[in-house]
Amino acid sequence: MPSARRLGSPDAKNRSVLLDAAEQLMLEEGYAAVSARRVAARAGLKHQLVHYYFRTMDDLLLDVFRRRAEEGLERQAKALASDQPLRALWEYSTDRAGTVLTMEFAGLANHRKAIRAEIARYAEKFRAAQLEALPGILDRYGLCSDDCPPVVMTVLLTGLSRVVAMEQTIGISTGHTEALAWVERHLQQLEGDPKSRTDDR
Amino acid sequence: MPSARRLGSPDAKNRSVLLDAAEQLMLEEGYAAVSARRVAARAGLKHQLVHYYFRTMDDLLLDVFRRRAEEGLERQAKALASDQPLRALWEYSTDRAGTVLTMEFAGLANHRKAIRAEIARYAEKFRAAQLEALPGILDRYGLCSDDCPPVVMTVLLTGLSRVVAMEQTIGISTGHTEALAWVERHLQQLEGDPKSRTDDR
DNA sequence: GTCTATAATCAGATAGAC
DNA sequence: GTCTATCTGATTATAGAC
Repeated sequence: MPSARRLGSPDAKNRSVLLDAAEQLMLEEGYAAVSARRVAARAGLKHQLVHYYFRTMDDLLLDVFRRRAEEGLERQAKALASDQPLRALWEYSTDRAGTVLTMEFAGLANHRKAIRAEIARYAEKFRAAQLEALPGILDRYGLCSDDCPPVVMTVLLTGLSRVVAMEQTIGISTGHTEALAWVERHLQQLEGDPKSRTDDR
Repeated sequence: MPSARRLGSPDAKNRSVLLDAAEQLMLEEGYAAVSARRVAARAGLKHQLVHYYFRTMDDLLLDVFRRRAEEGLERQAKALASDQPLRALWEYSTDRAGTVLTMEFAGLANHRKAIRAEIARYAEKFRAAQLEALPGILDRYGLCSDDCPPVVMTVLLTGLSRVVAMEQTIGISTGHTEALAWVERHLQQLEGDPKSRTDDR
């Protein structure tokens, strides 16, 4: 077992520079473009440093994912705890960059087992957090919702935000404005007009 | 311009054998696994034949996509013309292999312009066909649907089927049975129990 | 921490014989 | 149509000098 090899410390500056470069590359050109050489080039570093900080490329990809996911969990929690929770959750869910990255990782998961498990783990975390908060919120709005329980709503709106984000990046547009307006109508009805700009990123 | 090179005829047997192999590979291991060598190996042929029948790998990928898309358009048209059109459309939309391939191509489209345009073109075709048929169908069922117009329904259900298919392949399951049951409840209410097995593929 | 150098694979694509 | 052979370039990863 060759794990005696050296590894850079987790809080080194260049480490996060490489993570940034990998994430950006993934966003713009897809996971297939994330090679050690291209990541390093974008970060202005030598490609060997990638292997110094991350033993394998899978390790790098996993760290990019985890960093995003942890930040996302916090953002989602803050949204759910805000005074317009549904609107805030929707705004978070429709974040373009976040959704595109999620889809890219989902594609990656199709053929890399190590990554698949981690993605599934976090995805369930996201959904569980939503399901813990939603019933209380909907109750407060007087939605007993026998027809469409919270868990269905969650899956439905996840799908909607994903498909719109995905289609936007490809160049498909039919029905998007109508679908977004439909959501907005319901948000408006439940929580009124948007009160604050929650773009604190 | 070196386009003087030879190319195999479009209806040769080995050509479709290669298309089959590429599609299968894409389904099982993702588009990144579709290399000339791996496709050929799976087809029991030499990798040079890939370049004989398809000048470039993009050409191969595009042909895989077009073949699937054309078949899909026919299947969707047949579904929309059946006596339980909504149920048939839903069954078609939730076809696991079809959805996974669609997502794989969508990922591919993120970083290959030539493929992106073709995918967008076909996606709009699919949606347009749905939008031509849906209003009549919903009218017949007495759904004036001021709240949720057909185009919104289309986008919403596309998103739902995609997210469920994607999450199933990764191993996420929370909310799936509930969401599918929710759709089934509405289908049941509008079109009653499933009449025929429409699995003629 | 960062470098040079290198090993071992795999990729796409073409030329030309048969 | 299918083959052998080959060119060219990219990839991951490691060893070891500085």
